[in-house]
Amino acid sequence: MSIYYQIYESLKKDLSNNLYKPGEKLPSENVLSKRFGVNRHTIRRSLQLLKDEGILFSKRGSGIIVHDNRFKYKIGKRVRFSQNILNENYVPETTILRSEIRKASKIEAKNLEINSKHEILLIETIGKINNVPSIKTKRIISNKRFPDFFDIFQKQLSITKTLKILGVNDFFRKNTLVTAEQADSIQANLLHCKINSPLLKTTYINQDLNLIPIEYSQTWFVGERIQLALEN
Amino acid sequence: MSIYYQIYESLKKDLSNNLYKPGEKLPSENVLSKRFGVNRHTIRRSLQLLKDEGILFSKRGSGIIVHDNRFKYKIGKRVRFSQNILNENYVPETTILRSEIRKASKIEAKNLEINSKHEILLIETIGKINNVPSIKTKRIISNKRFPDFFDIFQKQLSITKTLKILGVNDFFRKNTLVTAEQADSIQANLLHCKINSPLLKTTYINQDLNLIPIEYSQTWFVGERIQLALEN
DNA sequence: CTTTACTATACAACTATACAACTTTTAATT
DNA sequence: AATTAAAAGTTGTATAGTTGTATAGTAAAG
Repeated sequence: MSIYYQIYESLKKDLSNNLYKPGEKLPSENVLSKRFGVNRHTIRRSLQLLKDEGILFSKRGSGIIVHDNRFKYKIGKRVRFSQNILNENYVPETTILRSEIRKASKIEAKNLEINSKHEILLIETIGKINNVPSIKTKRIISNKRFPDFFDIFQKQLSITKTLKILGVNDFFRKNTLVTAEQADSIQANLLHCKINSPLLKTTYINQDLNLIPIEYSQTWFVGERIQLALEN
Repeated sequence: MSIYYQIYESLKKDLSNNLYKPGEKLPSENVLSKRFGVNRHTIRRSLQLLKDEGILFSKRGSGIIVHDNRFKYKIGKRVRFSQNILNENYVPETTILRSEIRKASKIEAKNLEINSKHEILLIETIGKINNVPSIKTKRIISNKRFPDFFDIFQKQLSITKTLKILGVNDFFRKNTLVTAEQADSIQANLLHCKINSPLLKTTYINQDLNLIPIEYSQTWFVGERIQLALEN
């Protein structure tokens, strides 16, 4: 087998072992050619294969960069799961894990600005991108304000559509908090990632045009596949 | 007598007369074929005989290189690459293939007697004798104990000198293990030998006067050109 | 008739070298 | 501290030269 192909395989192995991480630079062509004991053009040929596969791309004068295939999930004033994904020509899907109606906790009541005696609706969903589960969301919604929410959501599988039916034509983020967590075994299983894989966790409130909170929610994103793009 | 054999004898005579010196290139096949007034394939046949004898080695795209016969590499209590070669009136040279800082593997930590959480410095080098690459070494050194090792080594290109600068005036072998391996295509290219050529592999630990391990390393020698001389 | 030695030609794979275009780093200057 | 200029380093491109390999053909020897 030709040398350039073997080097290609060697580099591909390093890439899959995460020796070179998405967004980072590879060693320069000169360094690589010395490492493998071949001419620079031979290295270039190996690299070309990886560029053709979309794994690498190069910038003249700068270097060779590992392509970041992570989905860019936009977080701005209006965050819409399905629309976010459709905009990038991917296929979204939402499945419901569970729902529950119970009394609000103190924090939930505070964030939804409701009385803590009131009941809330809890919905947990998994969001899939091109059939790969990558997003888990836990929503808290006032059951007093939206008693039919779950019935409608179950059919629509969309927060935006459900709220529209309930007369809320627009809503937007009051705030968003981003933290990092490690996946436990249950989450890892749900999100098709490894145990201890880093997860991005967002905690946020969506409110309507009258600034009244609609939902107090938390969303976990698989860090290996999704990056959050914050907008202003 | 056939033409190719006469050319072979003529070339062999030139080689023994040191007309072409170890590490240097022969004239290209095209030049030789014109010189002898024969087709290139005839020259190739003559050269093949010399390659089979291990006297010549060819590198596609580069040329045909003169090799030397077996070098006696001494392995005793103190093994010093450059000194070993200088003692036999040959010219040593060291080039760096790559370096890497990462966490120690279990075996590395055990052999260096360090905590497996500590970071190690990995250095891969090629050792040349009279300009012929014949020795490849992979070293593992505690990055915690010698944080500046690579910077110094990069300039000195000598373990002995680097350690002296770092305050280690002497070091010696704790043990040496010798095994045999076959060259894969990448190693073959680096070491100017054929694929599947036998390599002598030594695995060893160098320690300081206080018996504390300094490096846990492995060295590959091209079996066709180097023989190990064990001393006590 | 088959084998061997040699020629002829063509192309693929790899090296060597040089320079252009561009970016990043370094140093000097203000 | 900020700006600017020079230097060094990176990828892109072009050209020529080298060995490896495949195919086809010719001539001589057994």
